[in-house]
Formats: sequence, C-alpha cells, structure tokens
Amino acid sequence: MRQSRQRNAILHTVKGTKSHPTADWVYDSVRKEIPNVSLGTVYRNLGQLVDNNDLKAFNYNGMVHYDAHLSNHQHFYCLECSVIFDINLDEKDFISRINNTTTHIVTDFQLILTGLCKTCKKNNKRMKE
Amino acid sequence: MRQSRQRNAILHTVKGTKSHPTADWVYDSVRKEIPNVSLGTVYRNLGQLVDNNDLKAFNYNGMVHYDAHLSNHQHFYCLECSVIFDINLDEKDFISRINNTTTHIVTDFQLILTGLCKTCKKNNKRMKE
DNA sequence: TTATTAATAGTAATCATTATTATTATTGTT
DNA sequence: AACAATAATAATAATGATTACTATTAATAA
Repeated sequence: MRQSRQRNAILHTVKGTKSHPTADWVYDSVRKEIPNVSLGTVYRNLGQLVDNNDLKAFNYNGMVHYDAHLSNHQHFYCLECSVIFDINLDEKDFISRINNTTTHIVTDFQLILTGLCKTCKKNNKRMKE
Repeated sequence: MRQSRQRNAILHTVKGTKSHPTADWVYDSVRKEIPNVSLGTVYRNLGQLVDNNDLKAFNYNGMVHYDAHLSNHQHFYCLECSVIFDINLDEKDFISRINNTTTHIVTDFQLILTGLCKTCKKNNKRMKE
C-alpha cells in the first residue's frame, strides 16, 4: 500500500470526527482540502482502510457509516436529532450469553440501538412544561 | 386498502417461506403465478404490508429482507451457507439491561447475529476428520 | 532517474429502490 | 347490473449509493 495525499486526507477526516460519517460526507470534507478529489477515490480508499483495519464500517438505513474508533463498542441512533452515539457494551459477555440460548455458533453481531438521546430527552421535558 | 390478486400473491409468498426474502426474490416467486407482475408493484405492496403490520422488514448487507413471522424474535446469518435463521431473545429484558448501562433512552434495536449454523458446524467437523 | 505499477480523476455502469403516468380493476352506490 | 370514483396496476423513467473502467499521474524500489 503506497502513500497518497488523498488516502491520508480521507483517513484523517474520519479520525477527526465522531459523527460516524458516510462516504458522501467524507467526500465533501476532503474536497475542502483537495477540491478535485474523486468520489470513487473516497469509496476505494474507505474500503481499503477498512480491509486494512484502520477503520470500521457499519450499515445503517441502507448506508455505510465509517468509524475510526476501533475498540469494542456499539452504536445508538437518536430518532430525534439523528446523531449516532457510541455505547459501551461487553461484546464477549453478550455473545456468550446469546450462545447459551442457541445451538448455532454466534461469533459476531451487528447491533444498532435506537431511541432518544440524553439531550433530546431533556429538551422534550422542557417542551412539555 | 383494496383487494388485489397481486397483493394477495405477494403476502402469501412471504408467508409461505422462512427464508426472509428480498423484494427481488418475492418478485421472481410471484412471477411464476402472475408472469407480468411489475417489480414496482412488489416493492409498493411489500412497503404497504409492512406499514399495515402484515410483514416486518429488516436491513442486512444493504438489502431489505421481509418476514411474515411477526412475533418477538431476532435473526442469525450463517456466514457459511448464507441462511438466515430465527433466534429467540427476550427483547424487553435486553432493552432494560442496555438502559442500565447508558443515560440515553433505548426504545428499540436492530440486531443481526452472525456465525456458523448448526448444520455447517457439523459439516465443518466432518471435513476436518 | 528511471522503470514499474499503485493510485488517481473522470466518467460510465450497476444495483436496489422510488417516482411517474396512463390504464385497469375493485368497490361502494344507484 | 351499470356506473362512477379512485385505488392498484404495468411499464418505464429516475434516483441514490456504490462499483467498474480507463487513460493519466505519481510513489517507490532498484
């Protein structure tokens, strides 16, 4: 894998946000630095960076989201403000718990939690007062 | 909501399988009975049937899968044979457990388990002998 | 410094899905 | 049964995310 200005910019962009961006968001962001970067380059590099374990990817609502936060965690999507938050969950414990209830061998899982985030919960209360 | 031959065929098709089919699979299946059915009709009706709580839908690998099995359950995808199995999991218990570990309010979740199914596990053992 | 070839920009193609529209068929009402 | 009213359809075009293609550019090893 060679060095390239584009790949560095793409990786730094994802590392520099906690917003779990889509390819399109990364494209818009990288274009501010490299205006003629190609959308195909963004997709190709995001894919390679995931293969290379520099990024993680997950599907939500039919779109791929990227994440530079590599350690064991899950995601929570707020139905009010659409922000994706990180949630800490003991994956090993969860998997072993599941494996006690089934005869298949569960080795991995994709979990996305939904609901109302802390901030939106507060705002909702205020509105009702 | 009116009656139509197409909608009936679409609903019966999904009710008649445990394979958690995609729109395309349903289309191919319904075409055997109604050869000139339109793919748009299949998509529209699957959407309506979900809105009407006759079917449930979930995303996997960027594709929507439909399920006529409406009661509380989750899905397990076998990485070997690509079959999607049903898994029983106490949703309420799971949600309340999660809510003990976070300050957001979790009301729902999407979970897809992956691994090796019972059958593929057996076959794998045989191969290694 | 040059040859090799990975990576790029630009563009076309693909795949799942949704929208449009003129026609057909269902259903409630005479 | 005949008839409006309009929901549902087939056929097709359009969309949005992603992947593939290709000629050119640029990174690296010799």
